[in-house]
Amino acid sequence: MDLSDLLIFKTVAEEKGIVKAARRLHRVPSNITTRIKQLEASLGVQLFFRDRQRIYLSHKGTVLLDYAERLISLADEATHALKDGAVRGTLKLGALESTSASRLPALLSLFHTTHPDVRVELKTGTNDFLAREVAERRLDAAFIAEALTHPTLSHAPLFREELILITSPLHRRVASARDVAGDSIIAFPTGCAYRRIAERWLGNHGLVSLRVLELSSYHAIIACVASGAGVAIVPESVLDAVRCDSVTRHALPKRLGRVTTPMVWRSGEDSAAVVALRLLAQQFSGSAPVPRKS
Amino acid sequence: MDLSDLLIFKTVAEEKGIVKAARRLHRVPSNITTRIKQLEASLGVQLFFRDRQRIYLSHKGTVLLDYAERLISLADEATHALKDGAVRGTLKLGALESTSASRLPALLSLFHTTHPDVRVELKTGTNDFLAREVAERRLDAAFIAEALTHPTLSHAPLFREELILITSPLHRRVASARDVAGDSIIAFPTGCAYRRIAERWLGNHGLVSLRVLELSSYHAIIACVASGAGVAIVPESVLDAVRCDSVTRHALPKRLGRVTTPMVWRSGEDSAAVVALRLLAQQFSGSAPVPRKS
DNA sequence: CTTGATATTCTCTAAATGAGAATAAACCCG
DNA sequence: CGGGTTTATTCTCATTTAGAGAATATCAAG
Repeated sequence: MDLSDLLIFKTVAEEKGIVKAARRLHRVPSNITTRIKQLEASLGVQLFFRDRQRIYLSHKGTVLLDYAERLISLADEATHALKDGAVRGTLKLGALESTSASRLPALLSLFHTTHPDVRVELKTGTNDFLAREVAERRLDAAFIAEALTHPTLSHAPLFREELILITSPLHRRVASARDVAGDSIIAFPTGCAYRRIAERWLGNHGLVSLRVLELSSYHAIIACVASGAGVAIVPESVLDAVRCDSVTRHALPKRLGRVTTPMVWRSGEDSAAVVALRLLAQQFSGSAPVPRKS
Repeated sequence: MDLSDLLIFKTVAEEKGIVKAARRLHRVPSNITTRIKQLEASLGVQLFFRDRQRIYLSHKGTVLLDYAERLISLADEATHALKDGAVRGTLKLGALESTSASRLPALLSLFHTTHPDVRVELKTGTNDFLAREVAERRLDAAFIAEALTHPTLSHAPLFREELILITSPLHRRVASARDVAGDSIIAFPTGCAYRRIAERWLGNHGLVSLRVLELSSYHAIIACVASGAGVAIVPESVLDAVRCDSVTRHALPKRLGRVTTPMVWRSGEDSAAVVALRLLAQQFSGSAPVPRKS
């Protein structure tokens, strides 16, 4: 059973005649006859009754006609879905816990209203995990903190984030890294870029042995910081989104504190959905719409 | 785009490789490569990315994969629907107004529970109209009153009906046709078999000029009879179904009053649905399950 | 460095498709 | 009644297409 067979069958059923169907299909009647007979033979079913140079659809024919119409229109829909430039399908995204909490809700909501035919699946994880997932095609794109130089990945800067140090309100004023020398660092498991920044800052000052408490949720981290269990480095946007006032904010040195977090995707496989998301995100964040190849 | 192309495409996408797909399809890899390339060319879309002897589904590929799965399973469903002997499709039935009111409700309800995949469409009309509709393939079968001898129609006796004459309760006792000589006949428009029986009965007694009032509903006929506007001949089963006691019943001569109403269908085109309906109807009515060719 | 696996290209044979002529039956119309 | 038209069908033939097999290039693994 073949789609072209079904189209021929459907036309014959509609035109109630081989010759008329042949005219409509720009074919020769003998061809139509042959293919109808082949279709009947392959299905083992009589589709038409022949009676005095006329043909009539059999009951099984009406059953097949119903399926034929559905199959043909579904096939048409498929070709159109591929040919028009519309954005469809499912888009597998990754994002940091922090981005998911702060920037993503508004962006994804906007994306969904502009491209309602795209189903978005979101996975959260650490910076390195997400980058690997994109490279190995389990994600289409991800919002991460640091674009590692990977040969197959492209990235574009998106969100300007202000990293700040948060401590318990009882903690002493933090003027330099030395003021948090004795504290535990509360951060995400390995692979978190902000944690690397924290380690770099403290490591620069020779404070090598860091005590790190690993948690997997920003809510938990902030709660622990508020309770005095340690200090953490978080984007200020997250703190604004979470709206938690039980911690004290301290500025970091400009060189470390000002970061621009990018979106990454596989270069060369510019799917319409990823491109649309990127453009929308750049417009949304007000950053320049010029991507940079790593 | 062809169903076999789509099956090949789907297999390649699932197996994530040309060679593995070729093994599963019992084909040779070169064939798979060629047909995938042809499919891409015909759609004008890149379905796979080739990267170092590996292939990866593109985003448009995932869109097509979704359609391919739906198309293939729908085609499978179609072949199975035709191959198994199950009764499906739509069955276009005809019935007299009287049969629709009396015998049909229970029969159609039983039929629907035993064959839930059949959609029944019912058209009512006079005896001759329904017979013509069946002969000209606008109906699949019909329950009528008299099986006219038509070359392409078969019929089987079904319901034993007792025809009775109904009059106003004020009408005098009816012993013979002469007792209704002056009355109007209330009947369906031309083509109604019961009307012909009435005319035969009265015509036999030389009462040629009949006044006939034509109505299209048994409710209307009974109401008119009750009001004394005339007399009518109806199957007793209808009177029982309508449950109207405001008319008086009079027996007809046995030769005219006892009729067996048949079901008719086109011979030679034994669709599963019609056969199933016939068997069920014969079992239901208690008549012999042996059809008679006209 | 060799072995194995992969996708691809090329060539060739076999199969299918579609066109055209011919046929037979039925129908229409004068 | 008879000729012309329409219908589905069959047969033949050329063209197109699909599938097998060998050969090749590239990459990964041992």
